[in-house]
Amino acid sequence: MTEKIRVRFAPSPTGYLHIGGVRTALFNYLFARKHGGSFVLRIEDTDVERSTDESIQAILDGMEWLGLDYDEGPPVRQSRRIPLYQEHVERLLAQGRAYPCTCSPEELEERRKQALKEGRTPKYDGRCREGGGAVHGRKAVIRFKTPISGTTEVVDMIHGIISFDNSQLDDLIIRRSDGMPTYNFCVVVDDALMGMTHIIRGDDHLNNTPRQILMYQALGYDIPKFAHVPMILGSDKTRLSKRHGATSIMAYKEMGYLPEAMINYLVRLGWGAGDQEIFSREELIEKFSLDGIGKSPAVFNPEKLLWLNHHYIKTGDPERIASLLNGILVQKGILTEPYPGEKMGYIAEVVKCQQEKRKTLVEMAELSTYFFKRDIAIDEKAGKKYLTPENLLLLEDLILKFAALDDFSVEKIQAIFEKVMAEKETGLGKIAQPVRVALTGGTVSPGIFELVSILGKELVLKRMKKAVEYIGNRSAD
RNA sequence: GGUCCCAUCGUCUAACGGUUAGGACGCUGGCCUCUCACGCCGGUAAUACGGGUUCGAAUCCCGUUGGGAUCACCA
Repeated sequence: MTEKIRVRFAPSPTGYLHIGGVRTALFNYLFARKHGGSFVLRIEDTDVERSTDESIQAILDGMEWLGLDYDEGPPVRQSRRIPLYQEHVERLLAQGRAYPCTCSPEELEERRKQALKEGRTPKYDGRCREGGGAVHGRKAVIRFKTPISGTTEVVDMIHGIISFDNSQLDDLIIRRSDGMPTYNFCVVVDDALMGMTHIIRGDDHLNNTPRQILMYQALGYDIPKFAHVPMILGSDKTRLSKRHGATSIMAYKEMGYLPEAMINYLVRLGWGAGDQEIFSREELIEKFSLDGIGKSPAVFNPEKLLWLNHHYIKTGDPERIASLLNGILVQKGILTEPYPGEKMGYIAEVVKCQQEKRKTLVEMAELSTYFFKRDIAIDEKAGKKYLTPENLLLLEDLILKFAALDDFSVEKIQAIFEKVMAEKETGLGKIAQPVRVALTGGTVSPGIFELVSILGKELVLKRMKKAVEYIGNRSAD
């Protein structure tokens, strides 16, 4: 009880960091932070064929983006700890709890297919178990000797007690014929030696757990507490995969999502605390608890994620949103290079007048091009509807009034519009829209006063004169 | 197929033996309005099914059905 909590996130570097992994990492992180424990990152790269440095970097990048900081220096890499596993294999061999097996992969595969065909459970038949596997000239794998009778109980903090008949478990390979240890063995050795108190992981590992427990026991190590969290499913209720859209966490960064939205969304997928939907990082650390995690799998719902993202854009600090937008603007080719620090105030103004209406940073960037490009294209439909001869006088009038104005504050701009409204005895709707089209090329933009104010005198006059020419060209046709 | 897990609105969830079964996303009607939005007010919609236990069941037990996971010299 007084023991210091230690948890880990142990991804395998065989691809990008996906959403399910991130949620597992998040749960571990929150659990550790809440209890003042340690959260460690361990890279499970015992499969040298599939593990890549790029994947390790992707994991690190994802964790950093989301602010899931881990303790205890550089991540542990299993591939650097081979002698440790070897030593443990030797121990089991010496105790008679493991044995060499010389069945070839082809033979195994053949028997597996045969078993499946006959409707039997495709498990290893144990033919090398009692020393019969000493066929010379063949490289042996090492198998763990599972008890043939009895039951093994998994005490799970989410699912309760689950019991397995040992007879259902076969003798799994703990060391490959090339000498590399396998996952199910390394997790046990590492979790034990690294002093993990709680194993929080996806429930796709539930079926591995009894065999792991058996190995803890054989090795004489304490068994940690387990918490198997339900999977994340796609809209068709099958395991979330590429078929359901983006599953790489960094793809969401590129799509203009905020890390806090991602965190908030993911934590609510399978976990809840009353009716609360919005959680700050601090609240999460305070309120997170394993009890709040449900037992059933959850379907990933992009609409709700989008809603949360919108919420965080709406309520976020404009300066911060601006610096994130700066990167997206470049990513989308709207800016050729990021704005320097002294021009960030301008982006912040653009953000302020848009943050309540844009759901992603990408959307904000793409609908803000007229703030960043010098020249705009006028949408044909919008031009046809609003840049008409009837509006010519209006625009010319405004050009004169704007030209005479030096202070382009929102208040002064508003005053001018009101004056025009009074003179023409018309509503704002009649005059705002032509100006909007003149200034943005389209019919969608922030409030007209803010728009004019932010764009500034030079650009406003330039574009309005362009619009007047546009009207002239059209009517000349 | 064997084993294991799971089951409240379309989706995420609340209700841990007594509620008109609550909230959120989505969808939708209205209001607001200079465009698009935001916001506000309202609506839609669920305890998979069948047996028990109990004065009383979404909640506990059993079965059925349905879904998921897993059965590699992957992790």
